[in-house]
Amino acid sequence: MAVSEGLSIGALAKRTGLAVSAIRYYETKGLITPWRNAGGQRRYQRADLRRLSFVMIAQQLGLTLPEIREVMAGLPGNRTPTRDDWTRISQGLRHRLDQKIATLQKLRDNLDGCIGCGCLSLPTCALYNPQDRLGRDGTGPRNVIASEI
Amino acid sequence: MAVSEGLSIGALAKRTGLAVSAIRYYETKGLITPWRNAGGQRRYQRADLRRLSFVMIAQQLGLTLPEIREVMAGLPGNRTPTRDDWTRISQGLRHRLDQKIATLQKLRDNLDGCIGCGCLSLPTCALYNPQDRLGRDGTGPRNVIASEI
DNA sequence: GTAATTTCTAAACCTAACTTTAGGTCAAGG
DNA sequence: CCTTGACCTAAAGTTAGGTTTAGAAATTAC
Repeated sequence: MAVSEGLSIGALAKRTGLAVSAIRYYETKGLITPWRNAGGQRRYQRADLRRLSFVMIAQQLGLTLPEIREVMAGLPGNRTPTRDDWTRISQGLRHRLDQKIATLQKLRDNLDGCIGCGCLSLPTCALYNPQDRLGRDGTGPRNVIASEI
Repeated sequence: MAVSEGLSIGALAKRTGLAVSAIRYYETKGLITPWRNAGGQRRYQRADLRRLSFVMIAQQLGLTLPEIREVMAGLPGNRTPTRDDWTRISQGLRHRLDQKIATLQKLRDNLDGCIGCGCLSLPTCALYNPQDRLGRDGTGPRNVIASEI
């Protein structure tokens, strides 16, 4: 099996630890685009190993498959991505990660004081806001509130 | 409407920001157990506001509903939980939160170096492991590996 | 007392991210 | 050549966490 023949889906699965069915599924989502051999079977480039790795990592960071697809759209289409290409698109992940950590740290700082207090009863408590909204500034009190519970 | 009559599901929904359907759903999962009035409608204690608040916060921390149920099983069943009760069970959340932050920080520390390197091709890279497994020790290298990609 | 809300149950539907199944084809080894 | 394992497609099933729908009963408001 010459390099030019590419990797089979089973080989890719073994190397990445993903299930064959998952790799096919990612294809339907536009995350990876193999070509077909004469018999109609999928064949993959070695660079696709890295694409799948990136997908797995991005998923751990909480990105959805459409989001991952968008991020990977920043890779060159006409040539194999270089290390610099990957580093470049991973900057976005790094940023997301920083934000996520900041959010959780804020949550931790609030947790002890908040759990027992009256603000737990109101949707205005900072702890209630979905993670996306936690970082934003808004008018009105977010954290300290409490009334008749 | 005297206090002894309890809160209707709609009132609870308004106070927590949850949908009525969600509150009923939580009941099927054992997270909250109202009583019924003469007409068969659900009635809730004021303390249930806090239960639901706790559910919402725990969800933001990534706990599943069964997990949340288990955590809340640490509350007293025979009396209204006190502030200390809530503080006590929130310690578990705090621990989870600390672990989650540590995991993400580790992920961040690895990200820049890892994205471009060969280890991205192998399932042994630390970045591949699901969050739950990231903290554990295991035999064999987790982080530094790289071969023929 | 009547109308408008709210609530009730049960069952169906929804999304994300996959897996499983069924029935058939392709490729590799002996 | 023949068998075995890998692969193919399409469709249905799975889990979590809910929402929606439908038709009926309870409650509230006037």
